[in-house]
Amino acid sequence: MTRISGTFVRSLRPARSSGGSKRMNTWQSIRNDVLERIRSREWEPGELIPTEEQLAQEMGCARATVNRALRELAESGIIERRRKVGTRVAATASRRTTLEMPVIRTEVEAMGAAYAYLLTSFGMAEPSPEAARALQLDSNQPLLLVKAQYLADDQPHCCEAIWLNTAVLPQISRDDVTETPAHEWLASNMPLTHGRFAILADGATGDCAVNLRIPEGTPVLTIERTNWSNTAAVSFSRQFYPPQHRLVSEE
Amino acid sequence: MTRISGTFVRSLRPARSSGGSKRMNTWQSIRNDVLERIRSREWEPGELIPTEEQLAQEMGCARATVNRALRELAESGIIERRRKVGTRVAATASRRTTLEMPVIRTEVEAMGAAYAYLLTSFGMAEPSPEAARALQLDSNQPLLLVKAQYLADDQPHCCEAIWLNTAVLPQISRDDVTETPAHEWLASNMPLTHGRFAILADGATGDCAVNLRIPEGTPVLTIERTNWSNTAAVSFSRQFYPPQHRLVSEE
DNA sequence: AAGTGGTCTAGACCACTAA
DNA sequence: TAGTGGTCTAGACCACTTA
Repeated sequence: MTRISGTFVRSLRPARSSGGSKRMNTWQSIRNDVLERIRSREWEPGELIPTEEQLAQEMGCARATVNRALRELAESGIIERRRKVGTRVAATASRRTTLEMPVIRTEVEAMGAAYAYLLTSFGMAEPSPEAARALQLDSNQPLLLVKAQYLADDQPHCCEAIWLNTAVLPQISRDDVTETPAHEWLASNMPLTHGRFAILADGATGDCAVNLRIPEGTPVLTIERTNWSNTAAVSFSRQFYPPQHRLVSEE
Repeated sequence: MTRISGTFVRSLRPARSSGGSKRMNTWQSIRNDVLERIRSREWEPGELIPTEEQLAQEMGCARATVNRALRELAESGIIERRRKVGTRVAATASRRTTLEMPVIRTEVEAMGAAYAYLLTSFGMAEPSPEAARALQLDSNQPLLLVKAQYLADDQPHCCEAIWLNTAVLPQISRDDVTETPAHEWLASNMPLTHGRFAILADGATGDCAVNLRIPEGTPVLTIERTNWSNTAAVSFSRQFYPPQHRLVSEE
């Protein structure tokens, strides 16, 4: 490295206008290069690929840039990385995708419809077996059960049931969930550290069928959500959407 | 900065064993710090937070570290970033979660069940309206329609229909999809650049009900997938899962 | 003990965009 | 045109894991 009057002259980024054949080394280009080598089976599933150091040298860029590219691929589940061992092409073509879980108010308003939230039930109740299992609590310890529905232009858009573990929560009153969903109250009153989603198809039953104004047994898209605050189970909820509702992800 | 015998002595990482009160500045700790300030409403939804430069100075770390922390938060949808403008707390509490979309073989074998793939139909057909719309093609241009089902211990686990745009695909024969799913053939024969998932609940109909051995109208979890290779529409598929099947994501 | 990925730093330039 | 995020670099140290 050459030093001039107290500062560095580092190897400059390749000039774009110099008409040369130097190629850009963005992390995206490196990611694409790696992806193409995987697709073409130059590197096969389960196989170790070169180390970051080797790739950086080969591609003429910094190791950090290779790291950035490979990190993205690892987050997509395309490669698997372990210290000391190296980086492998994932053995199975499993893929991850990111799903938008919107707040229902936003979702409804994005449709250009009038949003309304309606509390339909509030009180202590023994948890359902699913709720107890999800929260890892005894099924005879009563929890706060809040039921509500969401309307879009007065048509049922979604209904939900949420069990709240009052043992670990600040005082919550009916007023707190009369105007705004329990999830919003939770988000600003508990530091939620992690959670779990499950998505399934189920037939509408009981309150769900009534609130959504659909016959019993109609397919409903069901989203279960469990929230934790460190080691404390905080809440378990089920939201039900009538047919035609889609969860969408681009990638 | 002090220079000694041709090299730098930079400000060293805080020593852990020096008994001092210096705290570590990992990107995770900065992310958590920012998260806590958002949760506590120190920074409210819609509000601009300090610039990377300011945060780096305040927290005593490099801007790149702040950038890494904020990038993660932006990817989760918690904050929104725009050049020249700055970083805002997301106005809506919308959340993103990453979903595992496993290859079915892996999924079945993880259950400890015997996996089997069965081709049930192969031939040119006019696309359904949904398929034509998803692929942005004329509905009178015939596409290759491949139907298949997956078994776990000889019980139906999932069935699928996939439309392939032969106009942009290499030659594909029945043999290519007799033993292995069309998706696997696609993955190694086309450079897929982007795609789209939709998840919904629907009632089983026709072939789907027959193949899954369930009554018509039974709720089935439906996963639609559209694949693109640059600007070319490549495939549209629908996979159907019987009730009780769950898509799960941890976060 | 040694190899590999994970991360931090200081500095630089670039890209986008509101004013 | 100026301000902010996006990225690249060279170097360093750390963390985890296998040998």
